[in-house]
This record gives sequence, structure tokens and C-alpha cells, in this order.
Amino acid sequence: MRILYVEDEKFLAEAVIHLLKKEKIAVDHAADGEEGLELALKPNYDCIVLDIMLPKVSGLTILETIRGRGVKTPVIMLSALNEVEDKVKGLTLGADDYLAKPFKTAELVARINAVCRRPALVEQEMMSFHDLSYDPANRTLNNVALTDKEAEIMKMFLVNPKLTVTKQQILAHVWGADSEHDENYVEVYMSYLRKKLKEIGSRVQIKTIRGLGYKLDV
Amino acid sequence: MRILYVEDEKFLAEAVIHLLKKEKIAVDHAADGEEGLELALKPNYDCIVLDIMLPKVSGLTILETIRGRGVKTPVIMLSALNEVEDKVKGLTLGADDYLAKPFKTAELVARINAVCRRPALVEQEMMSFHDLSYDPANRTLNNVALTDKEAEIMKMFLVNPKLTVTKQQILAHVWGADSEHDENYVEVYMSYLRKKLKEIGSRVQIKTIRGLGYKLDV
DNA sequence: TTGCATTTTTAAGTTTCATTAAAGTTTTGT
DNA sequence: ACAAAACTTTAATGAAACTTAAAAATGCAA
Repeated sequence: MRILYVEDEKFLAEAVIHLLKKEKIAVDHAADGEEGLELALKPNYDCIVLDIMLPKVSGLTILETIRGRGVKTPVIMLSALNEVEDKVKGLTLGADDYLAKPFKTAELVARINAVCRRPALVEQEMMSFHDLSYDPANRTLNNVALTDKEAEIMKMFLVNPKLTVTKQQILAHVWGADSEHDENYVEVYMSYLRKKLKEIGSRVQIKTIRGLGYKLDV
Repeated sequence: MRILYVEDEKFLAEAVIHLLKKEKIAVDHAADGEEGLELALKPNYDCIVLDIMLPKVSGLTILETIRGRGVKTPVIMLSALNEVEDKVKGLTLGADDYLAKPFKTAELVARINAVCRRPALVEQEMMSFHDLSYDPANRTLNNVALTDKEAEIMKMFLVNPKLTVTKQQILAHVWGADSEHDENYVEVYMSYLRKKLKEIGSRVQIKTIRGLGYKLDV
């Protein structure tokens, strides 16, 4: 499970991220609304945790924007103001839950799990590139089943099919940011994915850019 | 059949829930508007029964919010004030029926059944997928009897035969939202359903997507 | 009550996947 | 060409996820 956490209070953010990690929840962190909005638009997350008071772009604006763009990812709003008004406003704009600051991390974990447990109200969209299409609902690439990690990596490619993704980015995204993990993990999974691409018979392949990373290519 | 009942008068709520249970209606109960709103947003219910006067968030606000979010679940409003004002307002906001307090439980049961029968007309039709067809009237799958829970799960599959359904979704829908129930329940019932599919001799099978859920497949 | 169907609980058996290590291959710089 | 670095692939292991049988509990109807 991977979430996006948009929070400007650095100290709080670090503490929360640390604790979430213990719960096996991988976290990408954005420190302001601008960065948060950019990341939130990518279909990479199981859940987005949004502070309302943020530098540059407010949490409510982020929420409104991504919902307007058809992003269905569950959103949990955070706010120092425990006013029911705000809560209702958030929920009206399409938030899935609301948590008042200060909160216990255990409470946040419970909400995240609850929100991810909900059936998707609308089916998530397929992601595609040339003759490849990934179906998030069934976790299949052209009807071939992917494992969890394989799917996470394939999604990274498909979000920006033209871009080269570095091993470090993949490690950070799939295995967690501070990871002591080996880059060999990534290499192993590239091998797995290439095998599946061959099985599919796609003309798309994973191309190595030596010293940089990997990208999809025809 | 599962309904959501939002009611703050504890004693009344308990009595009603007890009586509904006798009518084979499963009930999730929320004791205030906040909790009610949260649960009402989940597509887990055949019907929502909403008191208007509620702590934190009023029933009318809940109704307005969920309709704004595209939730189509039938709603029955309850109110101690038998004012035409409220009734009109509720129906305008998208309520399906209105009941004045105090009411007889038999009356509520009748309204619930009436309101659920509307979409039930659709639901009464056979649901099918390849060589499988489920008959709601007799609760049979290709003439093999299913138990209550087996049927609830099979219906979830048949509503969207192409989609993977997660264990959490099944738990929430069949055992109720607040359930701390074990995912093993679901696993056990998958085993039961597989046995019945074999008994039927269907070519449809329940496929496991490890770490994600289950789906029907040929 | 008793008996039967169903649901819940327990626990042992099975499969799959992430991880690890290590050997093999290609590319790059000198 | 040669060695070092970067990358690829395979195979084994153990932990986690899943399956199933069967016992215990529950609820219901005769």
C-alpha cells in the first residue's frame, strides 16, 4: 500500500511517516500544495492524506482540482480546525474522510485502512502505451497477471511512458524512500517484467539506459 | 438485505434494530450524523434510514451530501416534527420516502421493503455469467441452493463479473462495515463457493489474485 | 426439547512471491 | 584488448497469503 502525504510541518511529517512505515504503509511526502497537487494527479496512490492549511495551494483546492480531473483516489483531509462545517465541506468536495489535528497515528492508520477497504465507486481507468494496457482492477497487463511489485513498477512506467525512470526512483517508490535495499531488487524485477512482456508478445520493451535507468520503448 | 440506520436515540435504535433483524434485515447503526455520513457514502446498503435531528450533522445535510456525490441508495427520512416543510425539503433533496415519529416498526419494515423493491425489480431478474445463472427468488445457482452468505458473495461477483472484488469489500458488504471480522471468513466462503461451482460442473471458476482479491473467470 | 442447516472458529497443509545470493553477460574506459 | 563497472538472469529460501477440512457454536423449525 502506498499513500501520498501532503504536509508542511516538517517535524510532524517525519514522525508520521516513520510510524506509517512500521505499519507497512509506503509514503511519498510533499511539503507544499504545489508539489502535492502535481503528485496527487498521478494514479500512483491507494490513498492521499491532505492537510488543509498548506503553503502555495490549499488542501481543499487540491481536492477540488483532482476530483475535477477525474482522479478517484480516496482522500483523507487533515485540519487543525475541528469544525463540522469544514468536515462537511471536505466531504462535499469529494473527500472520503476527515481527521482533526492533533491526531494519534493509530487513528490515521485506521482511517487509511478503512478508506482503502471501500469498493472503488467508479472503476479506475486503464493505463496504456502502444499495444500495452494495464488494468488496475484486475492487476493485469494485457490479461497477464502481475504481482504486486511488478504492477507498482509497471504503473510508474505507464504514468509517464516517455520518461526514463531511475533505479533510485523505483526503489523509493516501490520499496520505500530511505530503503537500505539493494538496486539489485530493481534489476531482478526488470527481468521479471521483461519475461512477462515477452509472454504477452508486445512490441513494447523495457530499454536500459545504462547509468541512468529504464524506459519503455517500442 | 442490509440497511444503514442513523439514529441518536439509543433505546429506540436498539429496539428497531432488534425487530428488523427478525425480518431478516441486516442493520448497520450510526449514532450521530458524522458517523452516519461516513457510512452512507459507502455503497454497501440497499437502503438508508435517516433521522433528521442528529448530533453533529443533520440528516438533511447527509442526504444532500451523498446525493451530491452520486450515491443513489434509497433513503427514508425520519422526523419527530411532522412538518410539511421538512417533508418537502427531504423529498426535494432526493429522499425516497418519509416517516413521522413515532412510527410502528411494521410500518418502517413496509416502507423499507417498498423502497427496496424498486431497484429490486431489476435485482429479481436472474443474474448470469457464462454458464452460471443465479436465481434470487429461489436463491439458487444453476438449481443448486446457496446459503445466505454464499448468495450475498455470489451476487457481488455477478454484479460486475469482470472485476476483482477484494476481501475487504466482501467483508464490508456481507458482514457489515464496523466488522472487525477476520478475512478468513471470506476465505472459508470462497472454499464453499468453489465446492458448489464444482458440484454444478460450471466452467466458471473463482480465481485468486493474491494480495488483491477474487474474481470470476472461465 | 431435539435435530438440522448454517455460521464461526481453529488449525494444519499448500502455494506464491519477495528477497537473497551468486554466476553470467554486456558495456565502458583506459 | 583488458579489467572494472553496470547490468541480467536464475535459482533457493523463508515468510506471508491462501485453502481446506473439520470441530464448535449458533440459530431455527418441527
